[in-house]
Amino acid sequence: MPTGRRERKKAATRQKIADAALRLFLERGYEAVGIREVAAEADVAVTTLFSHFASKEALVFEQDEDFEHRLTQAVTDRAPHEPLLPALRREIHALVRHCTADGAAPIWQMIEASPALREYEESMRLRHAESLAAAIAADPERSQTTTACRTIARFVIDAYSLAREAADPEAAVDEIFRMIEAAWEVAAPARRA
Amino acid sequence: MPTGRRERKKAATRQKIADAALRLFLERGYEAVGIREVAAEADVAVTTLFSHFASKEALVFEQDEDFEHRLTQAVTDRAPHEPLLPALRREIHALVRHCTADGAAPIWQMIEASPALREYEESMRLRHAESLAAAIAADPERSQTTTACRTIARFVIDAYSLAREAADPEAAVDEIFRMIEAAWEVAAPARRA
DNA sequence: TTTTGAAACACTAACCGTTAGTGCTACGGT
DNA sequence: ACCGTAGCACTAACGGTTAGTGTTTCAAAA
Repeated sequence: MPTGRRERKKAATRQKIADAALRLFLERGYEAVGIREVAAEADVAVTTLFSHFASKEALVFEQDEDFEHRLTQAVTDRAPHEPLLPALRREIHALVRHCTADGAAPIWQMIEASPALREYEESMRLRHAESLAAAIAADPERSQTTTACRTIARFVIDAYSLAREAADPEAAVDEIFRMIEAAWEVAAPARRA
Repeated sequence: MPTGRRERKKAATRQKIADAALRLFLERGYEAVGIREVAAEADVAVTTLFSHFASKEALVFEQDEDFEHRLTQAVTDRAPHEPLLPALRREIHALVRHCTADGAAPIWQMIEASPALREYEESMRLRHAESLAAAIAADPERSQTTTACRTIARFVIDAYSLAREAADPEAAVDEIFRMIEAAWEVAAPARRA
């Protein structure tokens, strides 16, 4: 039921903070900008900033949850009887394309320049892999062990991470997914002749 | 030829710090112990502590470099003409067994209880995967692309990470390596009929 | 409508990991 | 015996983060 003014105000404040942060970070570099400056720029108190974002790094990965939802939805919302991996491959393709688009370049450049941000992204990926593993394990067509599901989920996240750094990201996705398909066949003794 | 007293003293100081840290961390919990306490317990200055360890988390993963060397050596020092993956599987088996041994249980329990330590370990694994990828890429018997080498390296590190958390770690290593072998076959079009 | 309670927001002050900046001391190589 | 380096120490600070406390704002129960 909550569609009140309060929620809208809260979302607006959150967005105002994220926008201010990204602007300052891109202007002067992530490490060179302090939390107190971001808060001042967004015209909120430091504690307010931290009630919207768990850490300084979280300011950069603001739409982290979208990423997670898209991955699990690629599994749960795919057409009936469509095999798992092609659906995931399509989604990873889209995500990689999105990240390597021209507009996003400065942001990813900033991330790769900061060890703190790289580390944070790594631990995000762990969470995403766990969510994906849960979605795969809940799939009705599966015939895999828990370990196999978690393994495939990790491999898929690895594909995203590795492809982004490759010279030809799109080709890398395909190359890695060929390997993942082979691994999946071995783990899935059923279905297909 | 550095075998002098200075080196011995330095190593001793380092060990003294690591021991003091581990003792305090296990006694009272990682987060509950401050750097200043560790330094006091080891009877060194805080700056000295940080000249031996890059961060608080590094105190816990003291022998991180051993791990890395063992992995790359498993690739470079294997018997001539021995296939790559069985050698790696053997090494991962040994490492997992080492981590799940009874004596190490409290340490890993502490690590899993601390988000900071988990995050640190994740970024360590990235480094290890890169080293391993370099070793694999340098292998004379290879016929793989750079992407394939990096991919397999990640998968191997994933195997270590996933197996440790599985109910039956040793069986999990075998299960995951069956999947990795399949992925490797696809990536290696040469050798074998 | 009025009351009520939760939640957003603010401010101060601190905690904690980490890093200059500086200098002393001890050791290995020449 | 001397010199240069590197280990070690101390003080002070910086920057992210949180506790404590209080105020305003709004949604829903009464």
